Amino acid sequence: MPDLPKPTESELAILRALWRKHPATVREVMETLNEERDPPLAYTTVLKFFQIMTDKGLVIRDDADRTHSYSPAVPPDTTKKQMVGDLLDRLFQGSVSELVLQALGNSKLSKAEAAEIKKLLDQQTRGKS
Amino acid sequence: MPDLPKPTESELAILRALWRKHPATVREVMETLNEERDPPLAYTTVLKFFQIMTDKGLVIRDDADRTHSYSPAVPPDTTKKQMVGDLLDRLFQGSVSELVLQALGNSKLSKAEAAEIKKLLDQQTRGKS
DNA sequence: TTTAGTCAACGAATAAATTAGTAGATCTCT
DNA sequence: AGAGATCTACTAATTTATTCGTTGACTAAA
Repeated sequence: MPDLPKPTESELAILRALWRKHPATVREVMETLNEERDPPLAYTTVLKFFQIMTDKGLVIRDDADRTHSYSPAVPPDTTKKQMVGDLLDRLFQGSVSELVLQALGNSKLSKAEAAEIKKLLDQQTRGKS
Repeated sequence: MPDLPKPTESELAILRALWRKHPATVREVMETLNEERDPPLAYTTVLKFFQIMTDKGLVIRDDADRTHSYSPAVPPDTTKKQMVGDLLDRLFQGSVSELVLQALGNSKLSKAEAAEIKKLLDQQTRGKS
């Protein structure tokens, strides 16, 4: 399992699209991205990113058909964990609680969300000092 | 209050050094950075970053003396909030609870840390549905 | 079977970020 | 005052990331 490189900003945008729907073609992803973009990206630009990401191992290409289709190489949580861990090191010296407090700081959570977080906290500190 | 640009990776490293001690000189920060680096950065490289960051408004220069000294333009929490918010949008569609659950997912917190987080959760959901 | 459309590969232009050399000013020590 | 050290400004090289035009292959339709 060689760890994958951290995706760049553009690469992450493509991964997000693939997380929502995959496998997907270059054109499909291009259209998804361009719904939220101005100016739009050219088809070949998106294709180029797929080629780079395939080389880096971030996505997997199915080239059975002439129109290739792509899927994320790892599940969303793996990438999220990696990126959260990265921010954790860079910004909070690895202190999870500091990150969590910062994230909660300017947020309004529902009671349900708060309850879910508390449940996880209880599970994790069970039997701990 | 014009919002500040998001610091690049290198700029963030410099901010981290300034958060620990400021005001600080180019040489001081260079030495701090190079304790954790191989190969080391040249003096002029660090100086350049300070010039760029001064232009961007990320740091404030005191040029009263010949040897200038620098301080962060905003407190650490402001930058942290900005960067956490950025990751939140890019990776979690703005869902704070998803980010928090992800961060907590692979962590071992002390009971004290868990308690502190729960306290904040209680404060925030007081009177909410 | 020409024509119009779609596709992937390639190459390259541009932009952003990182890195450091050189020069000229100023300071310190003798 | 002169030598050596240190400092900032300026310039530029390098690397990494983003962007897209062109080309040649394949496909479907006229």
